[in-house]
Amino acid sequence: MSDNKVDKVDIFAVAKRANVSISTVSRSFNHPELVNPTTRKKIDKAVRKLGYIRNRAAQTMHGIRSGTIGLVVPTIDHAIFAEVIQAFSDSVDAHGFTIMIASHGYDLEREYAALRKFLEHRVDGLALIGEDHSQETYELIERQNIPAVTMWNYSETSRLSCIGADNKMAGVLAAQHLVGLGHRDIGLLFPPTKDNDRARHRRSGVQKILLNAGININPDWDAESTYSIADAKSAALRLLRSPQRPSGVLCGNDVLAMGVLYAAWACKINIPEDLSVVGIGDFKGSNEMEPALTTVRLPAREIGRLAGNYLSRSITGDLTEKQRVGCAIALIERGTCKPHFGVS
Amino acid sequence: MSDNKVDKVDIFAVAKRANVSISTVSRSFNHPELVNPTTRKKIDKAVRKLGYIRNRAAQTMHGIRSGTIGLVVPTIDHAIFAEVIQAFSDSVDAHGFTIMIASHGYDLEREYAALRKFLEHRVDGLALIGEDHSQETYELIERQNIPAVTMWNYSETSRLSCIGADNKMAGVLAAQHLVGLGHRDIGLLFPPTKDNDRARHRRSGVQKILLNAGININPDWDAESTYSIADAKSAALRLLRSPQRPSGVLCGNDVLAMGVLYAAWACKINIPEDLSVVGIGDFKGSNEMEPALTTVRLPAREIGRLAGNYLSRSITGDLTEKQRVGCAIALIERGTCKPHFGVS
DNA sequence: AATAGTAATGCAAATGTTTTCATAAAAACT
DNA sequence: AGTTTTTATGAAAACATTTGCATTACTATT
Repeated sequence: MSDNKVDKVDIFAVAKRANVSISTVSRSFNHPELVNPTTRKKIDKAVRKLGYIRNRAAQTMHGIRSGTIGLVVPTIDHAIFAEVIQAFSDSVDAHGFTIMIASHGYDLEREYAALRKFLEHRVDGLALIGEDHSQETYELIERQNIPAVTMWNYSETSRLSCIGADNKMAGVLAAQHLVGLGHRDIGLLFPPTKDNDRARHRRSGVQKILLNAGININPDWDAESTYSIADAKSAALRLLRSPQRPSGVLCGNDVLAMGVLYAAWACKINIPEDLSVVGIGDFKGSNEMEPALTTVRLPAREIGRLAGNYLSRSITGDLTEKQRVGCAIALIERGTCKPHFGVS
Repeated sequence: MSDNKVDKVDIFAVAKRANVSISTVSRSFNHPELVNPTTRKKIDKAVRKLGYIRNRAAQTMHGIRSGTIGLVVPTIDHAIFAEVIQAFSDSVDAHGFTIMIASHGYDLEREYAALRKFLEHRVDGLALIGEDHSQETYELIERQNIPAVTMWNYSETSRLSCIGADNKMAGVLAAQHLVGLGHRDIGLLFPPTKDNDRARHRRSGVQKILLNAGININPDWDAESTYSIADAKSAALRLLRSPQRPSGVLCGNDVLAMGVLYAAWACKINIPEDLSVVGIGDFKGSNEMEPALTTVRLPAREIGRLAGNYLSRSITGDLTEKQRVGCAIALIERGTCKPHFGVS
């Protein structure tokens, strides 16, 4: 009959219990130095007793920041995005922000819808993946007065702040490595490039190098796969079973490379003796494979961390200018490539 | 001079531009059938012109649901959680909810803090992983009047609604398989079991079976590894290089099993001829490995989907009772196990 | 002892919506 | 033509806070 829970517990309830006005209660949260320590204690006690939890919605209405950041990714369920999300999350969490997350499955309409929802919730900042977004999306973001950042892509002319890597260069490094090793019969396994600037740029990087080297891609060896091991393996299986097969395969990312490795083992093709494979990304676990995967390292955690920091600091006003950060990338030579001296 | 953007665009601005009262604007959003189609058009036009975005915070203050769901996981960056998060997200998204996410790195204090933050934001529902939570956490959740669900665990006596699988049974199935195949020299590779009921229950399941079979675990073969391929591989390497080595290894999850596979290859141990391995989880990709991993399937996507549905429907009031759902699990025999007839 | 300054608190307005109630205009009945 | 019903709209209260301003009670200064 006394401590009934149903009575809504708001700032009034706390004030009443502590025998002060709501102003004092509010102040004791927001400007504790302005309230008498004794009073503060009374209030704290009332808060504890009642299980009072502040209402951020009411605060937000005062123009106070909501303390949330909206993050939209193509999908959560990919090694690489999971990693960047985790790093981003840790980073903004350290600044006290809460993340709202949505995935759009590479559908830019859904991306737009997710962003709108975030804005309805008055997020303080926005993070996206890559630079392929609908015109509407860009306009929506620019119209709001909140900081935004894209991750994974880097370009000097990006419309929004970006923290990422030069994906074209990643493709270049991967291709140069294989070509430099003497390979000329080269297969490709890439994800669909529509609405995916990362994949498109990587691919254009390898194409540039192959073109320079006078190598043209056998259409039979130009495979496509969604970002899934199962898909990648079956695409690779087809590729490796084509009448002749390449001596090396360039993959759009490490997961696809893993699919190639599995496919090769299934076909009793030895890696790297009979087939060289190079990935892009250096995902967690790529270094542990046997043989370990030769790949181009893109620093996922660093990107997430930097982006989280940049966004947090932009929100709190520590930072005000647009920023474009290109993280260093490098070819990591491990065990899946070998020089090739055969005739083409 | 006319379309200046800085003038805050709220419902008043829209009303003014459309020459109606704010009530009418609000109504045209919430009860469009009550407003004259012509007026509605005027309002829509004004909304578009001004780029007006509704303020969820103000709505929330009216006792209207915030439309958000809080999800706390140990970490986002694990195959298994990423998968369940994705499924959960898709599911609640279909019901129109937005997710707030936080990870606590297996620290239950941080879990509590994350939940509090969510509650400040007045989330409409709460989802957690497993049943190991601090007393404070349970009390906090029970005090609020919002639905909550835990994922991955299942028990008839769970304190909160749960949707998951019987992890002990998973351990039992895995162990029975290996024992049934004649193995008696069995190694274990499990994650730390503190604050992790899933790992603990799985482990207790295998221990029960081993005990029944009169097998006791050689301490040298009882390895522990965090949820990381690198860690798992090095732990497995130590295990496999011990003076004698087991004929089979039981792993707490598929990622650890993968580490064992890599370690075995690194040691030139053939799978399954020289070593049998069984995982738990049936993660994405486990079926594509060569040889494909024998494991106990836990339906991650289904758990995420069902939990999302349950929570959404509980919030909207379609569902009102607590629910405990145990998803079916099964041993999936693939290529990493083989009967063992050697002497112990 | 009178005054100025400071510390602690309360009152009330403001925040951006939704919704109840009232009202006006139009349509449908006698 | 007068009355009732329906449709469309607006005014104002409510929601849970924060904060500027006012007030009170001390403490320090002259």
